[in-house]
Amino acid sequence: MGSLSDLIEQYLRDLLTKTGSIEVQRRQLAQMFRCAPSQINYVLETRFTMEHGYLIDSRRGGGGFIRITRVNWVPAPSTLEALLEMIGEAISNEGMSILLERLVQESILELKEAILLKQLIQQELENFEGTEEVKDRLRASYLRMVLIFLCGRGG
Amino acid sequence: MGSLSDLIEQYLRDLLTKTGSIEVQRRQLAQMFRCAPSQINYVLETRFTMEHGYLIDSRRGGGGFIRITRVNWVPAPSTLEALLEMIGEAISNEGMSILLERLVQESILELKEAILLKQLIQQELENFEGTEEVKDRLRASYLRMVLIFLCGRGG
DNA sequence: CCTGATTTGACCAAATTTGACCAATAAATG
DNA sequence: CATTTATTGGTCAAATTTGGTCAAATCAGG
Repeated sequence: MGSLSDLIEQYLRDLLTKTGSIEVQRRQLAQMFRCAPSQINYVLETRFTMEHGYLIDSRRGGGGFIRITRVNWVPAPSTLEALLEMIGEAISNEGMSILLERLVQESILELKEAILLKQLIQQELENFEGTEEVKDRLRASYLRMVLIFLCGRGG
Repeated sequence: MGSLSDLIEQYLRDLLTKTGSIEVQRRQLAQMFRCAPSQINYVLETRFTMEHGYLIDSRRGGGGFIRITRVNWVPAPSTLEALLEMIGEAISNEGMSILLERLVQESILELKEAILLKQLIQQELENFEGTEEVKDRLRASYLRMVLIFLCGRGG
């Protein structure tokens, strides 16, 4: 976790775990971390998207703010349906990375497992000929298969 | 023995014995050993592959890093190789059943897990259009992916 | 000398950081 | 109420900072 963006991400994440929804000021945050205000936007765009499970909402002018809301995500064993929904019919490689990261944060997977899984799926897909669209569907299929299996065996 | 690559390998190995997972910077490492950055990649590609029991994972840009994670394969690597051999490039549905039964007998899988796995793979394959030959290769791919994953996560 | 392993370097790709310019909203002013 | 000014946040592209790839050059053992 070396970059400034990582630090800002961590700061926001900490606030969010306590409250579920926060309002921050871009200017103030930028001052606090001694960076350009637009870097705050960069952090939000790369780490707090809908795929990551967050909603962004803001207002300009005096008393302006940026609100980050954690979208409902229940990490219970009964998340099988939520999991399937997140995977969907097809998923990009980046989408898979984000999903796996999220599962790590929710303690559903260990980091080591997520890395291994990602690598194995990428490896299998590399050996497959086909359009990106087909690969995206295959990727979703692999994820469904292995994640449901892990849920089904209770671990 | 005694090449620079061997030295770098030893350095990384030492770090890994302590922690099981490390993050290094390619640039810094290259400076430390006074070599071209790409030599770091060479060391990783020739000495820290998955077969060697390591996972490589990296990020570019500011604060970038290379992460090396150690994997403890639960059946010995030799057993794993045999497993891959049994799966092969392609495998029929019957072949899969036989293989899974065998893994149960060898206590690598529990019966419950084998049944679930079989069902899930069959289910995913049903949703795919293609020749039997393609399905056989896909089946092998699913099996490879999930079985290696299970071996790598430690049980 | 040949062959495979190693070393080096030129060129590529991705993630981050910064800054100039734009847009919206609130507060102050006439 | 209308206009102006101050205060925020938004966008986008260039500069910077990493790591990746690939092939030529070099080295070491047979």
